[in-house]
Amino acid sequence: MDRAAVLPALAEVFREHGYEGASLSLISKATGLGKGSLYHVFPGGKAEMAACVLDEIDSWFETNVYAPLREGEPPGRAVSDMFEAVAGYFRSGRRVCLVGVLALGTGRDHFAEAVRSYFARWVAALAEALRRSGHGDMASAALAEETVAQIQGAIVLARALDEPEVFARALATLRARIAAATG
Amino acid sequence: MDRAAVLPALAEVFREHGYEGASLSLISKATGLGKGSLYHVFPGGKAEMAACVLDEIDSWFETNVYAPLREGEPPGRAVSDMFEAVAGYFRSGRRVCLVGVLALGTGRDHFAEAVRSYFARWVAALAEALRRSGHGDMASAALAEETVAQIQGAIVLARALDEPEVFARALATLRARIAAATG
DNA sequence: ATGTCTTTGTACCGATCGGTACAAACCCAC
DNA sequence: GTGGGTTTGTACCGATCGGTACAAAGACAT
Repeated sequence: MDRAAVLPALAEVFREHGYEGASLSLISKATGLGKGSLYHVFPGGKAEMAACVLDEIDSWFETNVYAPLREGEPPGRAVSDMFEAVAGYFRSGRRVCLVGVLALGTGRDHFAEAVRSYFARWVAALAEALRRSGHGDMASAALAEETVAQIQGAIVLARALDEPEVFARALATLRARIAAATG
Repeated sequence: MDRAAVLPALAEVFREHGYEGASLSLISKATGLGKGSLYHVFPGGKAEMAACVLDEIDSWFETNVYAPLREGEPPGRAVSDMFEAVAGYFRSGRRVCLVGVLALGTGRDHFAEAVRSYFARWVAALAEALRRSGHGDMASAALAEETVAQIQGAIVLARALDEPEVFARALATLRARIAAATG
């Protein structure tokens, strides 16, 4: 059993229960692995599991979101693709953002740098795409920051109200706003 | 020692560590009360403490945010006051929203209704203020939902990037957007 | 000063936490 | 089949969890 095979289940546990709430017994149940196996695969224990999950999230976003935003042509299409990728990743508002959970809550000390980098690179990549589609530097940065924040907020609100449509509506509004600013 | 005296410290512990992360030893240290006193004041234990904190937050927002939004005159001024109250409450982005933390993370089952109500009433009150200042019903609801989501997202982003200014910028942008839509 | 009632600290409970030790089970080249 | 290395389950560790019991300490009217 290798890391890649357990990472999805592992990520889901951290997402649903946070870092502290994700007990080894929950993790064991979710992955189907006993403690022996878990500590064989992740000698560093829970901290290494979380770091590994964060790492995979990071590289997924790098590949499927950040890089296309930075380099995709045309940039308007790259932005549109981002919304689609994000909608899929967050299951249209039914899935929570683990990085957001870590940012708000627990273990902010351990993972501060990973959390910071995730959001900083998202905002930077989106700003770059906006800049490439003709916006000024400052407007691009502001719109990018606003967009990422709104996505995160929509996840919170959708989860709180138990209404995933809130998330879908937010994405639609953001698409329209960016299109209006660009077109 | 009564409830009101310990609620602020109590709220801060839950904010910073989440529900599961807020251990009784942390709570005891933060409030200066031993277990005996804590269970004397809150016979229901941790769950009652959290419920009590949520209750106080709820009534603070009802008094300082929701009611003014619903009834304040003129409505444009009520909206502006909301931004000021919110900026103060969240310490300009340095303080996290406990209800948002609970929504994303832990104990979502115990407090689901309180969390839902907090956000639903916020959105409804803001929508009412917008409606009173001349917007259509649907536009008001959409703008209100978008605004509350953006506030929450800005908190996440400001905390993640360790840049409180992100929160201030978001509030400024929202003010401008609402002013533009109204004026 | 006394007695009563409230408030507090502390010792303790079983359960569970994250983590370790280690032996049985498994795999596979030979 | 046999031996050696890997993978796994399980028993166990000290620490801490949320919660309870209860007696000492404090407050206050008489």
